[in-house]
Amino acid sequence: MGMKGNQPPKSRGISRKPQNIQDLAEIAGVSTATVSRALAGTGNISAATRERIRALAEQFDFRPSSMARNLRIGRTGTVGVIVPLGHEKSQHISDPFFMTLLGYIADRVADRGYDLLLSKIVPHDPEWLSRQIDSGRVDGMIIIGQSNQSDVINAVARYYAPLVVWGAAQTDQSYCSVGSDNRRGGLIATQHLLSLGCRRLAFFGDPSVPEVEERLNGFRDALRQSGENAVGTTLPVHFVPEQALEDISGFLDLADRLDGIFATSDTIAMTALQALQDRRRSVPQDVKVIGFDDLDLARRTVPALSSVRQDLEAGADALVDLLFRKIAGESVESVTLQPQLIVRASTVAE
Amino acid sequence: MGMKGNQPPKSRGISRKPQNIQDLAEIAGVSTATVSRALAGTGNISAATRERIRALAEQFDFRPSSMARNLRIGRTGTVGVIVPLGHEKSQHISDPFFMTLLGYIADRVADRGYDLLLSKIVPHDPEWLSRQIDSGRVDGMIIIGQSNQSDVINAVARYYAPLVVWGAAQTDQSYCSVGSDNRRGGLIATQHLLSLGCRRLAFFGDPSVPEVEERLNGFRDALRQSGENAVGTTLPVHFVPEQALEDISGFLDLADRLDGIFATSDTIAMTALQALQDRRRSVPQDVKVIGFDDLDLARRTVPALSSVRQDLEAGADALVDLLFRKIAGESVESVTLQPQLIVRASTVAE
DNA sequence: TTCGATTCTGCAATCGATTACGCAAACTGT
DNA sequence: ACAGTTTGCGTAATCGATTGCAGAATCGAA
Repeated sequence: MGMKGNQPPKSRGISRKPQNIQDLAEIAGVSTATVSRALAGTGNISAATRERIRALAEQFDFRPSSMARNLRIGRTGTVGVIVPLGHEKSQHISDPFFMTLLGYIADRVADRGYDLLLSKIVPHDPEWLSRQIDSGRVDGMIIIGQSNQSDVINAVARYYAPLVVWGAAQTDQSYCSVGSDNRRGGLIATQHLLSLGCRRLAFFGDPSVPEVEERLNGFRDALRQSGENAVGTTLPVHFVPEQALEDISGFLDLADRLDGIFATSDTIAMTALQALQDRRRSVPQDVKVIGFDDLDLARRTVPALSSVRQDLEAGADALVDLLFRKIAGESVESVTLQPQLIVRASTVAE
Repeated sequence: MGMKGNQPPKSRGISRKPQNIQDLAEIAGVSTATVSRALAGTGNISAATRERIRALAEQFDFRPSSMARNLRIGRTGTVGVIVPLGHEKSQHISDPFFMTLLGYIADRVADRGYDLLLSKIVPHDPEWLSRQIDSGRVDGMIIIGQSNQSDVINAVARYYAPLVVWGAAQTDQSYCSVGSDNRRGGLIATQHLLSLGCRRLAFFGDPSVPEVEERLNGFRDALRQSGENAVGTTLPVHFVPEQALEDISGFLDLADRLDGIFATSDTIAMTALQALQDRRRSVPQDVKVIGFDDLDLARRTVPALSSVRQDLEAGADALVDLLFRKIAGESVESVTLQPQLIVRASTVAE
């Protein structure tokens, strides 16, 4: 180990790239303290020396070790992003929804000079979260989707502050979350179907996930509010694509008078489109389909998928912003995003 | 800042959670050196003390600061994953291909106890890579897709070893890469179309990207080899979905005798399916379509998409494995994965 | 010119771990 | 029982930065 090259004796003459503030201090003819202050812009230091040192740093393309800094300061410079896959062990982290959100989060976190520590976790026991936190590798934590783990999260949030969660805001939660108004999303999606004349509706999604439950509530609200004698049923669909296709196919074989589907994710909606196609039931003529999320893929299905848009970019913004404010010690409120109806060919023929 | 709680005076009595090996050493009645050795399992230490200290650490759920360790050891404990978006400024990191690969890489890297620093970079200047490396925040770097930046990568690879690249292996490259045999992929995709009777083929993809160029070569190989008098043309399609749809639509309006499409990504293929559908040209009867990558979404399009499968999980495995071996100082060879033809409904009716 | 108030800068301790080196205790063999 | 090994552990330097404290330099005022 210790593959440290032989440093040439501290020559005062030609100076090679400085490896640390020590070297740079020597070149500049000042102490390390001064260099540190110059680069950080802290403490009292004359503008002249500050600029001189900064110019040198620039010239040598020198950046102080953030590791050493973090050690001294007592922070890690890393935020953890964790995806708990509670309900479906085999759901993969590459799920397009997670990944889209993650992409935005990564950009925002990087903007602040922090690293991103990505973990995918299948919670076997209630300790998964505290273990992750106590590992001391992160300054804060973003959890994407509480899945069915909101109890655990709640418990941990009571003693660990810098924690924000993507997902539904629940009434009794002690943690801070960012999420869409899922009930409203469910409402507008269903109203859309009803307004197009659908009367026999199905809700595709697993209501044991809190967000989905809310969407289901919105679905029911809409049915109740409509004067029409519309009916609706629920099909708990697995998140795993293969399973989902089976679930949906089986259902469709029975439900032959169905004329509208509200799927709780674009992914499920896509599968529904496929199952419908297999059965030669045309979309949107026979059955209208609307998804949720409005991921990129929604606009590229055949037919293009109507969806309830969640603004994931704004969501990521909010998540990261809240997290850093919590790290700074502020106390902050949860954020709710307003979903937006996006109409495409899967509900309205051109 | 500095929200360090008031430490109680070093009581010898009831011991609270140790914060560092110092504390633990005190509890155990040994020196920090011994604790370090016990926990790391290095150096000469009696089995008895080692186990005793480990038990204590376990009991207090203590883990030594990886930050301090990394500083001392001279490593960062982080690998960078960087996605250069050279050709398409607006291409988003949430592109499903990147994200799928990234997900697998994240898992592997985490397995080794390393962090993942994710950066999306739009290379404005040739310095982008060296800047990233000189920031000293990573022990190694995985680049996903050389895009049109292979010159830059080549130059940097000559002085910076721990660097692996996802993408086509080029003849003159000085860096180590993992990628599919793209030429072969192009070949088998095209042979598949030809074997189904297609004679007027189109290749959809931008050949200025090295991987795509190889696939195009495979496409041409197949045409040349087939005794048939088949013809093929090329349409450079943008990566951005909206643009791509325009490109493809325009092309299809002219190319009305087309009977086979080889798209260089599933994403493009999906767009092609959509454009064909808009024009009431049925797939696979009128036109057969095959994609590349075999992402998860391929099986869920309507009709389900035939594709050339790249085993991204194996690819991620290889990338991470090679990277760590390079970090350890080994010299390693590039890896080429064999692509595999996946036939679905977009080329063969059920 | 001299003294006190300001600025600026350097010294040295510190963050939490690792590890070369050396001393003491426990063996080994004769 | 004594010199020579071997083994187990502690001392202290070190990684590269930050920062409290204090000394030096500068300045203004008397």
